Amino acid sequence: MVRQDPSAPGAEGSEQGPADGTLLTARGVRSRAALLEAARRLFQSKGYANTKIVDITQEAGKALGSFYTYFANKEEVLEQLAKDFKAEIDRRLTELDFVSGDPYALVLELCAVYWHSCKNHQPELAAIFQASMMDEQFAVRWREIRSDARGKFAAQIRGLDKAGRVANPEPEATASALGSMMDYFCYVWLIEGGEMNRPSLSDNVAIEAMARVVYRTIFAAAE
Amino acid sequence: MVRQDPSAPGAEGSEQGPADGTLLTARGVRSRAALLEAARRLFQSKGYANTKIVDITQEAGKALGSFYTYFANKEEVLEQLAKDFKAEIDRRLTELDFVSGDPYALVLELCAVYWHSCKNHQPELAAIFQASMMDEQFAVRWREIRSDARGKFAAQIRGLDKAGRVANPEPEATASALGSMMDYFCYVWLIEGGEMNRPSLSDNVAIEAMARVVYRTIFAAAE
Amino acid sequence: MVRQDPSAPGAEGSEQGPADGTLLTARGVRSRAALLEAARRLFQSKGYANTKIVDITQEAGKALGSFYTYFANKEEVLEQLAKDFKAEIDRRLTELDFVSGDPYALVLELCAVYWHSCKNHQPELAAIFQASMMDEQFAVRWREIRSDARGKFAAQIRGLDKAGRVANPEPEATASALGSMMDYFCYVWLIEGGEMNRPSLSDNVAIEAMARVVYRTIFAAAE
Amino acid sequence: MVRQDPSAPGAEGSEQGPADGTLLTARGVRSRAALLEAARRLFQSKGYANTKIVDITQEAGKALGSFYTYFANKEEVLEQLAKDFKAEIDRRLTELDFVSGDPYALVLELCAVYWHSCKNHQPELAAIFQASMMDEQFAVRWREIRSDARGKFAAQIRGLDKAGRVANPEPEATASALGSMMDYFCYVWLIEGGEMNRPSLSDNVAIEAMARVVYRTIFAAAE
DNA sequence: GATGAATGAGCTTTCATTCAT
DNA sequence: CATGAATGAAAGCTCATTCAT
Repeated sequence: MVRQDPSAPGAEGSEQGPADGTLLTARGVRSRAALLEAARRLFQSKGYANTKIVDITQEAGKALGSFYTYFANKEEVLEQLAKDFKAEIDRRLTELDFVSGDPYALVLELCAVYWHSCKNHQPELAAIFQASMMDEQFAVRWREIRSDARGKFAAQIRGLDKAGRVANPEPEATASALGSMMDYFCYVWLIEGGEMNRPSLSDNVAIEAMARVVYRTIFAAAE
Repeated sequence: MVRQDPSAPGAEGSEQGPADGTLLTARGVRSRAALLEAARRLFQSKGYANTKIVDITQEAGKALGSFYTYFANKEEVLEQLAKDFKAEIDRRLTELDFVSGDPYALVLELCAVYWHSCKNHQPELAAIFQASMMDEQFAVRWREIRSDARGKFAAQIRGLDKAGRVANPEPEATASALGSMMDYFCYVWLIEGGEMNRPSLSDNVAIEAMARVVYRTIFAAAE
Repeated sequence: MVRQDPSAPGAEGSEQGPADGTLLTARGVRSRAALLEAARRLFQSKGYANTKIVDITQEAGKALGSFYTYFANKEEVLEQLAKDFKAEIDRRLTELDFVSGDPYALVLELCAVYWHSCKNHQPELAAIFQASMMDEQFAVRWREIRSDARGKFAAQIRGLDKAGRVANPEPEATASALGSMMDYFCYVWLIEGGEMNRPSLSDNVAIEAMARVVYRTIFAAAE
Repeated sequence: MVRQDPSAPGAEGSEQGPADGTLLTARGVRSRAALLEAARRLFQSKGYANTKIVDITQEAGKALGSFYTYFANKEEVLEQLAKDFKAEIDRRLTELDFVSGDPYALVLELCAVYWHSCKNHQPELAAIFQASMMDEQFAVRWREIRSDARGKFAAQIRGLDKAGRVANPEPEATASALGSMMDYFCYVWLIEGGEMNRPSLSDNVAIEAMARVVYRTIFAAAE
């Protein structure tokens, strides 16, 4: 069985002030959160590149100028959202114990965590993907975000390799392949609307499809 | 061993005229090709979204207005390039015989074809990925392009499944996962500059990493 | 004697906001009016077609972009001005009582109203005429604007016809002829600069010339 | 009864060469005529301002460059067409004898000549009207063209005035009013598509409507 | 003469960012 | 803090005119 959707999304945990680091008033906190939420909604519905600053403020019911009270530009909004996204993935991955226990159950768990993290953060996923393709700065950041997960995969593979249970001459390349699969598979089904003639997938089917690929690649060869 | 890079890239095979379907003169053919080549170079170096029409004409050593002699807008340029890209992949995939012979050799061949097609068409790969994330029209087109490859994977899986050699309850989901892996893996290593601390991969390492994942997912489980 | 020029021209009565229907601030109202006034001046001096957006903003002492805060394009400006123009003519025509009283006095009054309305709205007259010749949309609108006046003429003629006082087998055609005369006569003398060797006409001479034609066509035949 | 449509339209009578005055070869004559005819068709269907040079050459089945073999620009095309138009009107008006005979028959004849001249030259009428509103140069030319007709009206009125048969204190103003009526009435019904709810008029109805206005204004008052 | 590609000035429109109220 | 008008740099696209073939 696949673990059910864990927790909430949200623009929580970001009560820093404007550019200068000033603390915000209660009203300011509310405005900032409204803008972040509006941006999330739009990043998902219209895409990051197609979202204008004025769209965000309109969606948030604020004046255009208010945007600049809290953010220097659109990039900063995404940076903030991405930070929260990364934090959630990191936290959840840490909770997993990769070595002990039934390997397939572990892989399934891992895929479930990733799938649900992405589902909780669809706007962030969409925006990061898009931004990483238009802006070198975000390409770097996105590489950083995913590098942790890649590292865990690689370490796991290396461990099994040393134990003589599976041949993977290039653990990092394989880890990158598996990570790419997970990243883009989630993007395709959660953001882009699926493949031709199949617009969506149930959570379980999606998670199991990913898990199957990961498990067989890493463990099944050993059997 | 992995087959070596087969053939040429290029903006060949597109001698249609301007929007109206007029035939081009020899001079026109040259100019059009120069613009396509310039666009390719820029799509790769600066990205699709960051490439302006004037950049293309400058890079091609033409006047701004000349662009519109051949294309209605930037989308049309990409459409043309994408068409050539898809044609190459399709042609090469058709040449492969999926069923007979050593399965791993076949998978390796398949991955090699895909990798080299992408390597020959890095600008197209970059531009299509980017455009598909900003423009619904291109998202659809890109889905169409990749659906062939997905279909072939799924059919293969279904065949083995019926033969009782492997359990894959959702062939399309698995096919999508493998396809996503290949698409994004190629993008990451050929366009984006690899993962952190590892900017590039040799052709063979890359192809074998993909092949390992595909082969183990589809065939190895049967052994 | 002919009634003297009644009231003011102007871009009054148009405090709607930008495209979306937002209400304007006091500053916004001022800017919008400045742009409308600038457009009026230029429509008259250089003509509608020859007036560029940047001319309007320059004339108004605004930045180019400010234009689009208030209007979607030049057509919208003219539409606004035309609306005011039509409103004035309509209002004044309504005040006239066509049936009772001395017929010639009435006709004179009518022509005076039309002449002065056009004189108060020279830029609108110029622009509408020009736009109606380049843009089907404005041709339709202009037809609508003048149809009221035509209808009044026709009704009047029909009334006299029934009373057996004048033979006008095609009241609408006659009304159209009289209306055409008034429209283009006003255009020629107020906008185009008159006929050869006679650049202008006093108000009274102009009004009486029109009135003579109308009166004799409709009423004089009956005597 | 109204005289029937007299003669042919056409771009005849314009065998001058290119700008420099060189004589044209037979082939050249044909090309030039084809371009003029194409321009006429387009001036009527799309309007003068909306007709591009390339439209003309395309419509004529010629290459873009060929246009400049025969004309310096679009204005020159219109000038040529206008010349032919004016020549026809002048010729026909000369044939009329204004003084002798039944006044109403004469006026009817006059209006018929004007109506049919315009009908034979709809493209020219459309283009001249439009051009006169965008281009001071054509405004002047158009004033010249119509001044002859105005002069004849005025002379006629003055003649009757001296004879004490009608009071027209400002013959030129009245002549201008009648001329304006005829010009714009023809434009409205032959080019613009009539008034609201009445897209067209039979020749006789149109001619009689004009004649009625002219006759009553000039002669009827005397009775 | 005929052809159609090449050119670039000219105009429109968008939108991030600033700033006075 | 909130507001929304003001700004102008960037693009995109059009089209008259030139010119090499």
